Amino acid sequence: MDLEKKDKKESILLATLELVAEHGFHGAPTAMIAERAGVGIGTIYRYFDDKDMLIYEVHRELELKICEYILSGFQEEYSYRQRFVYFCSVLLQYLIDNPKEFKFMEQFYNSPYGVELRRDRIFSEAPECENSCILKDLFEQGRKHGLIKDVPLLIFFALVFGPIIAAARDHILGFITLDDNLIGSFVEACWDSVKK
Amino acid sequence: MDLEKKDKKESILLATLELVAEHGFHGAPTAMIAERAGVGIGTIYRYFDDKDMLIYEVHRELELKICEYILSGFQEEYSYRQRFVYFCSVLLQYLIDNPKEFKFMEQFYNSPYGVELRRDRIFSEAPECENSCILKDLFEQGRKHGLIKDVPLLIFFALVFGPIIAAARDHILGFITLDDNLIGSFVEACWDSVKK
DNA sequence: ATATATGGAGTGAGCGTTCACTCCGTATTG
DNA sequence: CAATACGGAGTGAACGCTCACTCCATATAT
Repeated sequence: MDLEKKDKKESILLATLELVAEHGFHGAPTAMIAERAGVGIGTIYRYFDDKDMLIYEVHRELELKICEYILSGFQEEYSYRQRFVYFCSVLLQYLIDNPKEFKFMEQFYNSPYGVELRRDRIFSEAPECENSCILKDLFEQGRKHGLIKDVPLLIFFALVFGPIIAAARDHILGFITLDDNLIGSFVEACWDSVKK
Repeated sequence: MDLEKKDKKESILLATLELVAEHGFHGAPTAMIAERAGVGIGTIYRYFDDKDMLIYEVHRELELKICEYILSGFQEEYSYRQRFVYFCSVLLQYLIDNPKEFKFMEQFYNSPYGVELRRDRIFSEAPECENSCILKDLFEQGRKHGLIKDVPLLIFFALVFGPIIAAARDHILGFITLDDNLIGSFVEACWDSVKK
């Protein structure tokens, strides 16, 4: 049935996410993915053309999920600063609450997969729904109203995503503990870096 | 002779740096390293126990080189703020001037090699000379004199290294062009994020 | 009965590493 | 001053292993 089909596909996607997060791309062979998903090796290739496509689909699903999660809590009545702080706090909290998803994303964006995806998006202006799109909106609004520094979009991204990803990584690796208090002052520091 | 010995070893280290930077760890097989270095495959194992040790030695050499470069320009009469800005600017400039070294370092720190090294250093207080040691000194001085925000060391690192690495990557990938002007305002933004 | 879905042994390419061998500069011998 | 023996750096074909992916016998659904 269609339902079972979906179950198998979902199992494979989940197994891939977990194994890549735990051991990296090269520590997640197809045989291991199949075993964790409870399917045969060949079954993977019924649902995905090859391993690359499988990786891309895991990424796409995660991106949608994170984007949806962040947008679900956005309050329109927030001030600009409040929306910025909300975005950073919620993203950081999501990442440390979902370490496997974070680790997969890290692997992805530090590989040719992620680099090519970014290149396409930057140079083709394709506004595919992704969490960076939310931040892009924040950037454009902030620039329009003169609330943030006069820097290019990607510098703004570097100032926001850079620290957030570094902090999330160190928390997940157990190098530091990010509690609500620390997240608060950390995000405040991020705001200081971009505000005019 | 001793000189020729060193030449071979240096050739292997350089070839490894370049190939890992260009194609990643798994795109730099020993056969390719040997070919680029102009030596036989077996010769690699005369100088290095295994591929892991080769990778570690490349990292160690780079770390020393960068550290030395940054320290060479440090002026003691600089104010605290000037020293912070100098550190960030020079580090960023070095990274974009040496894209292969940057890419190798990125690969290294995003792999189990780098994670284990960081873990050892964080939990053993081993003060091996590395560029993060310079920043650690800046952190301690800043905290002592109440010039920077009251955050833990690793949060300070995240606020400084995070944006710098993100910006360097985007420049090297050709997504953005960092000229002196932009580096100036970018580093200024980093300072805003850490200053009290 | 036919069509579709599944599983996993099999395949060949590519990997890190080894080891039997080749030089060739130096030491020893007559 | 030859002639000879030696040691160890240098080499790359070969090895054992793992990988992504294929293919077809079997199971399930219609």
